[in-house]
Amino acid sequence: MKRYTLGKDQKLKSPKAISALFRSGNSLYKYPLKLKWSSTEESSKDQNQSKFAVTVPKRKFKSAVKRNRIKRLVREAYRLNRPEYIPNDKLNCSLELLFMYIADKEETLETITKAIQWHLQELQIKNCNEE
RNA sequence: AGUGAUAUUUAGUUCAUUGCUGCGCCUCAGGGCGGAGAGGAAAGUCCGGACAACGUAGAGUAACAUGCCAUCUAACGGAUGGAUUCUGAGAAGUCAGAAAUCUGAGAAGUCAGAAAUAGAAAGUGCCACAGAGAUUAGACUUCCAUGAUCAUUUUUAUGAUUAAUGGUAAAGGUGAAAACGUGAGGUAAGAGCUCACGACUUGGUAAGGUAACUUAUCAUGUAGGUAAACCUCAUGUGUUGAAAUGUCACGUAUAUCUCAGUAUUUUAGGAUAAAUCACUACUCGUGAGAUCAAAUUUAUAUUUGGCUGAGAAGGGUAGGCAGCUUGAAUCAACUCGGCAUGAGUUGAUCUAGAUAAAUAAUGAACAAUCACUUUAUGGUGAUCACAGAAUCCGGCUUAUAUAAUAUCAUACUAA
RNA sequence: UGACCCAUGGUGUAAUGGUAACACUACGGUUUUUGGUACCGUCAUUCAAGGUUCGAGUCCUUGUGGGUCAA
Repeated sequence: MKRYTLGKDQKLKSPKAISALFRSGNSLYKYPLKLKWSSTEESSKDQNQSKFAVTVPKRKFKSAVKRNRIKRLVREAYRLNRPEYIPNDKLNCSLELLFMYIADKEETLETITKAIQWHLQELQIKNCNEE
């Protein structure tokens, strides 16, 4: 049985990695989310993992409650769909993902889930297919 | 009874599945079990503290804050109560009017509300426009005296006129504001010029009150507003804030450039001076403060290195732990004090601690409110605010659905 | 987390507590055969609310929005 977990080790925290991702990362877009991602090759296949982060602009959402709500929705959608598309044992490399919420208003969980599924499907197709 | 405004209180509950962050226990190291997990404002960052680091040799000035009194408090610009002033309400009695149970005025007392409420009688500044005059006030029209001219004839008079000289602040008019109010005396006309009553300022005395202050009385005087203009007086404030601070680990460049200083004297100990630094804005004052070597030159001196200090441009790291949540803590009982806020003692309890930052998602049921519908129990649908801890407390300010309570206003209905 | 600053026509800036000014843009008009130039005119709840004052863009308080700095 698959486990839909999302712990601390799956979060992208390092400021260096995030700034590098902004500087030189591939990008995808589907309303209401924009995805920045990059891949690095690990020495052994067991260390392959995906890390992710979410940002919501303060300029568009003044209230901290709304920003927290959107971040939680995106995180929930990612948590429920990650094992379907990019589980750790099927990865050929390590992934770093950054979801940016672009829309101006708060969306429902369904539309966010659809966007996440689309993004993850694109990633699954690519999935370091140069190897 | 409804509606609206203001203030205060309240700030949904339960279950299932899947997850997140600490803590405790177990473990075959994959994990498992148990229990905990955002607010009344966590917000704004407007005040006051705790705590921490640095400094402590002070004095004066500056800057900032506060400003009726008492109490509470760790403290406060906060709270509670009181004093004073102002505003409003109401209208028994009173006065005025009148179309006669109507209208208006209104002292004290009553009720409600507001006050950055020390000083404008220490000094300086400002008061546009209008107005004669806006602060050692002022003379435009009036009023009055004198002079001049004219007329009359009662010729020591009367009347009129005035680019003259003076007096006046009563009347007019301007303005937000015109320097005590009313009445009488007085005067050429007038004026607190004088008097009576009243109002207020300052000082003294007496009584009441913890005090602010109130009442009475004596003397003194009549003074525009503005301190949320400068300012004066009193009181207070050392500076910086968890990115504080300590500690462990990793890593780099004891490098580079610019500027200033490295002095004098004494046998010696030492003394003076000294770039600069500290007392955190300035001055005085006090304290700290490197003070060596080599080369060239007759010497003064110059150069180089070292050392001290200031700055520039760079390099590296940006991880862990502590600080961190047991605290002016919460709840209950008793005692003390009081107008009120409170204080003490005893007992019980532990109630978030994250760090690219957890506290959630989905579904169901109940409760509350609203709308529609039904004879009715009920049914269907919708709504459920403001808002998210970041070292911790006490306040203030602002936001806030539904419901409850209190006060005020009131269309309509009923009596 | 802490400290601080700003807000005036569409834009950029002024204004001792006393009639909100200037430049550019936009719009309308005059001049011109037409266009440009030139000239004339129009466009302001001084961020919001409250207070002090006879009188606030200015002074004070609270809020709203925007921005800056601190290892």
